[in-house]
Amino acid sequence: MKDNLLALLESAVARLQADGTLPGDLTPKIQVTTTKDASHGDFACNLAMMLAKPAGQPPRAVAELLIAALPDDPTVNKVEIAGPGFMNFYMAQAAQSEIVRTILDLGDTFGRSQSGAGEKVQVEFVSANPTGPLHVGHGRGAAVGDCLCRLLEATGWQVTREFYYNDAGAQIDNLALSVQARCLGHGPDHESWPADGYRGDYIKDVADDYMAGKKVDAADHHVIGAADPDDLDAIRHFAVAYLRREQDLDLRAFGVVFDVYFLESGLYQADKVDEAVQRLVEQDHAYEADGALWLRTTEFGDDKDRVMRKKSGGYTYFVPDVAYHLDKWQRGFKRVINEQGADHHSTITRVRAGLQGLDMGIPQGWPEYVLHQMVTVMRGGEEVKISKRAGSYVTLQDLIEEVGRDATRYFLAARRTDSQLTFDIDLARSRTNDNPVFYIQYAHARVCSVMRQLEEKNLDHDPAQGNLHLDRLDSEHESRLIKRLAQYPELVEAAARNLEPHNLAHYLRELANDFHSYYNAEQFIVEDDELRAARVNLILATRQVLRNGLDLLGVSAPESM
RNA sequence: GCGCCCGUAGCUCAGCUGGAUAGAGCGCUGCCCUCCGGAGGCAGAGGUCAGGGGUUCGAAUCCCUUCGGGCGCGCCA
Repeated sequence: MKDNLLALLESAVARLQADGTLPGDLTPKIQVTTTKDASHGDFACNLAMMLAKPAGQPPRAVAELLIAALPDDPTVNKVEIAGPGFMNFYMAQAAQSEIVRTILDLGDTFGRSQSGAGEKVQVEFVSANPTGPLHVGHGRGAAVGDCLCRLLEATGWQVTREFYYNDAGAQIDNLALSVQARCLGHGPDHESWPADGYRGDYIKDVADDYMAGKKVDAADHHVIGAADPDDLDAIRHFAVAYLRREQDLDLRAFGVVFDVYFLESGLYQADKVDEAVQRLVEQDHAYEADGALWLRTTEFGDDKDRVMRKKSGGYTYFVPDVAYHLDKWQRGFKRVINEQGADHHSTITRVRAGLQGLDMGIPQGWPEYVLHQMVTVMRGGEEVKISKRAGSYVTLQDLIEEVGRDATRYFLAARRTDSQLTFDIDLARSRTNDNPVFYIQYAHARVCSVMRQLEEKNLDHDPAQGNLHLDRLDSEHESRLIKRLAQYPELVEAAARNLEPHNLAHYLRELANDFHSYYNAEQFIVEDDELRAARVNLILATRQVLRNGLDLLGVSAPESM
């Protein structure tokens, strides 16, 4: 509907330009918005106000000219000029009927588009190091990242989900030492405990399995415990595999699956890090000072230069990151999105600077970043900080066990990523309309329940017959609901384009609200066969959109609750 | 001190990239089941959009500034 109006307005502008009423060199960005208030019609356009100045006429006069130049269209009932110069469009009943018909027709594909044109995009998210269980912050990353992927897929992109982790650095050495200490029966308070050792109880679980010679099957690791407390190398391999497996189990329970696991050690094995550094030196973006090798990141907007190779010889953390992103580029991803916690935002400048310094034609703003702010968890009005297992933070597993996958995913994805998130466990667990997840799922289950009622009453529903009588859907609740359904495709499009999954969550709440209102106001199973068929088609269309939207969030759509 | 993010109803948050009288949910007050699931619906009260400037037909939205809060500012990762 909206697209059609845009086309009509474009041709009106063209017509006025042709006869000289409007300057010919204008290419106005025409905006059509759905109205908040039914007294403003179905759609509103502010074009006349934008053209007032170049046209040299008051907005309302321009609006009159535009309306006169508008081609006839059967879906438009009337156009009014209102307020300072808005053009309000009232749509014909036929346009509304068409929406219901289209939704039922397209089913699962309603709301999907091809705007990504099958282009490749890689989304890297979670990327936790295998040194412990995933915590709430990773959970937010997983929920947001996966929802982004689903949105991109729904809009025609070919998505690769990637998980990057460090399996060889100082943190991993520390992990191995911690497990070793546990193998020897030492706890965190023992005098020989490593200085910055991982103190959580899970380290003991790793040690026990290692000593028992158990087998670990992770997505990209298969290891048997060597049971030798002196073999630090074997301990390291086992611990990494063990914790990767734990993370995979958490992610699977969360409904998130990755296509690629990328190991930092692979970069070193293939000399990718040295090659990248070499290239930066050759391109004259690096220099030696104080016994270290520096990258001139100030050339690319950083406030000071950064060390690449330390005096002691090793690379600083962002150097392999540059090599890693070069590898992504070389794999042919013209578009890469990194979803990360905002606490790492300072790396963005460095990684991009490194990539620019390579001078290999990588665009300045590449890769894109989506950063999420911190999560705090509340229970009983108090902040929850400790998990027994992990020691120092609330784990994703804790949340999934306590409130379930659906609520966890919804709550973690339902907020703008750039504001801090308070996860209220009591709210997420509640089964009333305080809780948007259950409210939305309940709307879906309610439609299913009506369908069951129809069957019990031996009233066969024929969608084709319903489609013939959609013009009977003329109540206020019905047109409101239909208008909401019509917004879904552009909402998905915008959420994907702006990388803002939370919009989807809010939309679904509003859709459910419209449905529940309708449910209370009108009876669907009525005597009148034609009216009944039409109304059932409308609630089936509603169910379809609820289902499609929940699927993009990775939340289930239960038939009964 | 510098950089990034945030500040909207008592609370938790939206606000479609500058539009009409700033919206939801919770909480509060009062209503609605001879009816498809009351796990629901309707109505009311509640606002200096943190404060102050600016940009223009028009600002919660863009710019400047002040004040609050979070996160970063290492030859740690």
